[in-house]
Amino acid sequence: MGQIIDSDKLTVSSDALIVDGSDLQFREMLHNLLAFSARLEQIRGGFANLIGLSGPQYTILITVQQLSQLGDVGVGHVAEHLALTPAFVTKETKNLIKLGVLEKQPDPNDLRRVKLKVTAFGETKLQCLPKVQQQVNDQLFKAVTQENFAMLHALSADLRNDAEKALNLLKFLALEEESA
Amino acid sequence: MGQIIDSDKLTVSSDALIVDGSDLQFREMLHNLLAFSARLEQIRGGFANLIGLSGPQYTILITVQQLSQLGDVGVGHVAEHLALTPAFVTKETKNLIKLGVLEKQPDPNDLRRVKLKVTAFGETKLQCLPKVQQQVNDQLFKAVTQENFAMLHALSADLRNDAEKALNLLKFLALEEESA
DNA sequence: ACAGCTTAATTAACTTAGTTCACGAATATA
DNA sequence: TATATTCGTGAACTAAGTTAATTAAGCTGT
Repeated sequence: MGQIIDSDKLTVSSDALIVDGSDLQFREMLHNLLAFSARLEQIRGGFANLIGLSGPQYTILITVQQLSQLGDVGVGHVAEHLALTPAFVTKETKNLIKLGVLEKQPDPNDLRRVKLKVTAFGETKLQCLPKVQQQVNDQLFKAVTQENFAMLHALSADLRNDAEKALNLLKFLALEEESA
Repeated sequence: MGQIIDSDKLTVSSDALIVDGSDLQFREMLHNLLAFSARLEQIRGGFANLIGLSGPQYTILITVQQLSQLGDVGVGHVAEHLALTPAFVTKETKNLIKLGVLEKQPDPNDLRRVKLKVTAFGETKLQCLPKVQQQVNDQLFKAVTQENFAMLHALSADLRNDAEKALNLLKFLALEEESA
């Protein structure tokens, strides 16, 4: 029966997320999502290892690849897209260059800037992956049907945006708390 | 129109995840989920900071609190639940004890074991949080309705399980690759 | 009853993935 | 032209873990 819990103790207040007066299912979901995303990163790291890269290196490499389709790619550009510091991107790109999968040229139009490009060797390395990725990703999202994929695709964008906002709200509330 | 892409280049092969012959939406979703979960951890870290803890410390503390409802809680128990090493849990519990929010007693029935408990002080600290959590979590899951919450709750459990399996599959495939 | 295996927690040393901060060079602006 | 800003970089640091070895306790077969 509907256990009514003191609403001051709930971690959420929206009706949509409370079942029988409890946030238990909400917390379970949160815990599941966290565990899921931890695995997701392990898996990405595993893909990376297949071609001799670390997880972050792989992420940076494919980000350069993707952003290249839209124009020139600089260190800052990659850093912003991945929410990392430029310093870190600099360090890892250096390793990627050493590995021969990335190249860096000064931008003739602005000599402060630098142009990052995946090398031909890097491209062939990346081409090895889909064969394994297909199998792993299929297993990973086995529970997703055509119907809920559309929903999940849309929802993931909302969640991402709202998470950004929620983080800012939290920062604001933390400052308030502090001064009080 | 349906851009048909060479299926060897897709990162997924399940029909449910391919739209117009492309895995673009799937990749977007993945990227969104990754970004979302990164924020999720930042937010958890923010909650933790409100009561003077680091993210992992907070996670361990509430895990002890939750597991305590079911019986005695040991270091290994917490480690397994969070998929961490016992060594790490040992180190962080020591800090939590120093902060006065956790206590540790030897288990009289088995002196190898140890019993972890949140102190009264720890409990009052944790009680400060729901006020802020409600606001932040509501913002975070604004896009979730009563209908898709049920779905998301179920799906999150499936994704978590399948991620475990997918990771094992990847490990297996990586070994195969290696020996080939 | 005790020798040998196993389990629980701990410790120390290390690794990885980042960060912050100061700086130099190039560009933009008043 | 002076000055402020932007971009990338290097060095030093930190946080969040891990691995491997160690200690202490309990279990088991003979």
